[in-house]
Amino acid sequence: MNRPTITDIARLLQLNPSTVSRALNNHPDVSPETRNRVQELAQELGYAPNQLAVNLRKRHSGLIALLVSEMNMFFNPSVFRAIEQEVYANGYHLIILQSNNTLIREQQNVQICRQLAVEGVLVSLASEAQELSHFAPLLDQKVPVVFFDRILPQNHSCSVTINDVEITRQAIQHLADQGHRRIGGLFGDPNLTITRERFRGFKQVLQELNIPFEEKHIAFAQDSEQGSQQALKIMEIEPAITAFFTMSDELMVGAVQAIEQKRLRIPEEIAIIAISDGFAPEFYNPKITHIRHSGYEVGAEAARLLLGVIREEIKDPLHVQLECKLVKLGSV
Amino acid sequence: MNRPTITDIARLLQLNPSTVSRALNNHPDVSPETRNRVQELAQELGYAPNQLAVNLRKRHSGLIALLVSEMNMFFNPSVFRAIEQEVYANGYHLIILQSNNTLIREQQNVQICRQLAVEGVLVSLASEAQELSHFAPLLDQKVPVVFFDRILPQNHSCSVTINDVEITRQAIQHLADQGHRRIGGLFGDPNLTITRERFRGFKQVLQELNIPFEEKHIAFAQDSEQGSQQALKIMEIEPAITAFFTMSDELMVGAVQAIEQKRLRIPEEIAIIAISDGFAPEFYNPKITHIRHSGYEVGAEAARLLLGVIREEIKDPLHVQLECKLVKLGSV
DNA sequence: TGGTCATGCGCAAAGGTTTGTGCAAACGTT
DNA sequence: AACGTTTGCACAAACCTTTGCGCATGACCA
Repeated sequence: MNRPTITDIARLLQLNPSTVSRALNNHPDVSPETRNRVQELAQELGYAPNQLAVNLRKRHSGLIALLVSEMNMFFNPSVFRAIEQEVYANGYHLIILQSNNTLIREQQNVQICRQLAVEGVLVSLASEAQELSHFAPLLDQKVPVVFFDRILPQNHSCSVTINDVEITRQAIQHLADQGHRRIGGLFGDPNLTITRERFRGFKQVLQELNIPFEEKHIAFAQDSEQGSQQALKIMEIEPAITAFFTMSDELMVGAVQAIEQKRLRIPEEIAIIAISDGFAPEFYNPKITHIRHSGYEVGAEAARLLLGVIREEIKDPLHVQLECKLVKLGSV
Repeated sequence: MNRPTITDIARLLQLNPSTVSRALNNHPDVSPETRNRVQELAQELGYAPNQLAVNLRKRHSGLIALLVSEMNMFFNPSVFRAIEQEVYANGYHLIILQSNNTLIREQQNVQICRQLAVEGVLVSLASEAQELSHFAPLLDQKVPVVFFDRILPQNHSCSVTINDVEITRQAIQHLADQGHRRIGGLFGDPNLTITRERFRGFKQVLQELNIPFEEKHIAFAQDSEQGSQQALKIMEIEPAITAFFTMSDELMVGAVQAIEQKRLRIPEEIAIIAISDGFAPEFYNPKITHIRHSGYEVGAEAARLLLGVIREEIKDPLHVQLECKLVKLGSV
């Protein structure tokens, strides 16, 4: 048998579909008695509203889109978990669109959001995206957009990031406090604001600490493998660095690999500090000292902001920067 | 201005909406001339069909749901990547529902799938799910369902798994080939079929190799932390084991942590082999020998099966078992 | 008793698209 | 010239639900 509709129930109870609708939605215009009859029969028939019709009528889809560069094992899973939970708890559903870091896919995904009439969009930008004009179709339609993690500075929507300069400062400060003055730095995709900010923080705090900035001690890498190779090169340079700063878990993994390959002991022969959401550092022995930024918090906050904008509780673009804290473990 | 509808275009061109619809869909019943006029105006107005109305009319949603226990950093990301890509390439969109390993959430998620009129469902079961009756609402409506990874044996839908017994055999065989006879085993949630199968394979191959099975050398753990503790306990036992088998990345991480804590060298003092999708083993030095199962392949195959069922190219329940291969690295 | 008001429900439109059917005009055949 | 076929479009129904409005009915009050 096909799924029962509101009309079926109406026919069976000799009622008008509108009354059934109101009964099911607990509208006061329907008597308690009728309401019960309707709801009981609905229960019995296993009635579930046809969401497609509801959506059309109500002109919304109940969908929130998550535009993300691609799934990776480090930052994203906890961000996802948070977003899905927050979104779910508020009766929306999450649809995922990957850009694979290409602008063209990101543009397509924006169009898809428009077609699906999503009610809000969470965006972590593709690295190819150097400006935001391709989001215009959404913004024109007043579709709320919140950027998080991988953002661009010039944006008039809400955003959630971490205080990149500040956490980098904390990391380098901690290394300096332990007496390190020759510090290697591993950074990610230089197209990303997040990379540029952390790099800026790195240079800035070195200057503040009167530590000379050495171009040759820093490198940019796209993944663990590249990070490892770059780390090896940096460690060749004499006088040797005594510590590494890595701006992500991925690069931390690469650096540790390089360090182990050179059979250096952590932290006696070389220290390492990372920016991390705290999971990967647990893998190692000693565990890796890091500045803890919670992917979960970023995701949750981004979702909360978006829901706020959707509900029109938030009118103006808010730029939230989450604070992070130093987690001292054994690697410094 | 509001988004233009098909009716707007019809009015502007003095046509009937039906003709406009057919023109846009390249229906042969409309003359090339009219078709061009319509398509040009549509282009000019930036017309995009109201997907909500299309969905209602066509009685489909273009959505495929992914029901998953929860996002974690190991297996899931690559599975996700694969599924999203496959689904996207076929014009569907992916909506994600987490169960947090609870049966109640899984039941709710099934209802949501039904309400949203999703056209297919990919399921990796919650550990609480010991039978599949809560999927009846979907199966009754003939909604295609494909189970993958975390499945139950008794199911009449398609499924994608890896050959658990066989890969465990390969792992243990490899350890035995290197002379190991006291082998510790770390297994996951004993509620999961995947765990039971791998455990069964473990015992079976020990028997075949005439190695006595020692209850005290195996343990079950829910996460890395527990895995680490269990590994420590197992290593206390005399005569000491000479090798570890771990059925997942997560447990491998725990085991290595325990090994490093005891300052044992890999592989000289203790060997370790894991079932893994090959990413986490790269973190370590030496890299961890493992049986490579591709999360990406599992996801891609599951998505392909589902699409096949949706297109009615696949009629009967197919149970695909992916093969895996031994990747010899430095830990055995 | 006539008027006001609240209650409970039905009617019909609306949301935008797709599609079966019908119909007129144009064309071709005998 | 009469008939059949094709072409190109219009009409209206259908998908299912929600909602503004209107209309009875009965209660209440003056």
